[in-house]
Amino acid sequence: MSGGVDSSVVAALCAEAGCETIGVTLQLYDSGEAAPRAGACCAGADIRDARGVAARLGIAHYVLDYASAFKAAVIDDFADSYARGHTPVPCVTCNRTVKFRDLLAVAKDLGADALATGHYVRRQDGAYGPELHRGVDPAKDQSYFLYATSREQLDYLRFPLGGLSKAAVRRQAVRLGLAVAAKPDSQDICFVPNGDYASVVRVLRPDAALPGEIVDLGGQVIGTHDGLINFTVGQRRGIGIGGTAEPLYAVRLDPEARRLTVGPRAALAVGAARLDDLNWLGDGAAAGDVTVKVRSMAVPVAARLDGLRLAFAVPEYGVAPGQAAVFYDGSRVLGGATIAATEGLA
RNA sequence: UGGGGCGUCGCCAAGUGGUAAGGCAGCGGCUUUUGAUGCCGCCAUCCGCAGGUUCGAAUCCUGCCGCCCCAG
Repeated sequence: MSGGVDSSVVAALCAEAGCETIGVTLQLYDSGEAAPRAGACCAGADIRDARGVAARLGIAHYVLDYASAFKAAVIDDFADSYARGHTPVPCVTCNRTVKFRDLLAVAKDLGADALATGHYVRRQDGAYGPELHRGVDPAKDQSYFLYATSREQLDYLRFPLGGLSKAAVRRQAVRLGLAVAAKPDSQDICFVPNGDYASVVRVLRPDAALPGEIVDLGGQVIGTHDGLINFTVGQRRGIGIGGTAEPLYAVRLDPEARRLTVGPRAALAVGAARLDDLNWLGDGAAAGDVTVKVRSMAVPVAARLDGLRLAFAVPEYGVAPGQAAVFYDGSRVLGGATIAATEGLA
């Protein structure tokens, strides 16, 4: 229970259904003196909110200190990824480690039959075991962040909100009399209280925040940047170089040389991606035609998976190493992987 | 210090008498459990400076300043 609307509704629905419900809240970082802000979670005031909801429901509630585990599993990885010139997806890391490994273990220790979360995804029983599907509310679907869930984990998980829209969840919250019914949606990276993620990376990996040169596709120096951590492949804003007919986009990040290569949108075209840490949830072998999302909000596009190589049917733009490539067959999640590198057009 | 050209928002650049296009950059916002993309909005009372002509000029005239090119 994060203290937000979604997990609160999940707890309430479980209790209402007559299940013996135990609320668990993970304190993921120490809010310290940081001012509370809308859209945050997992610390301070949100923990109080979670406690309040549990009390209202009359269910048991545990707050577990996972700050050091979260730091080791998520925040350090986040900073390291940036230091390598990649663009991490911390929510994927968090789900795969702290939530679906550690929290899930806690649930089993408590003797629970299942772990229910407020994620907007669906778990369906298929011919070969549980399948992971997108949430029905396309605006809230969180399958992109959960592709790394294993079949074993899926077997134990329940996602009561996957079939609901956000609006419906809020109506449930009102019906159930939850004080958090009108809390704003969380967004941004939860462990970056003021929205300035670069400051977090800067502390952990100072080298990534060092200034460097900006070069064009021909290698000519055309400007300077204030740290590679401020950029991701495909990014347009923030480069600060004007006077060109076409906008410039970040094309490549080279952490060793602290160099940022920029070019017109056409230079972003990528024919294929090389993958790492592939998780497959499909029925057969991890290969074949899929649709794939290369960015959380991206539209799924056609591609062919062949081992750890993903070839796009049509050139894809703004593919950033470190982001996830998530494979779909309709609403079903077939799996996903981390983008390790990209291949330009031949 | 002869000749020619130019000087319009941070950058590029329209506009040659009728009261400052557009692009890039920037800023703000929408969207978003990753600060990508995208989309929307804002962004020169003023056109190197000073005078003059005119009902009216960035656009015409004069002078000055600055830069560029060709000749020295």
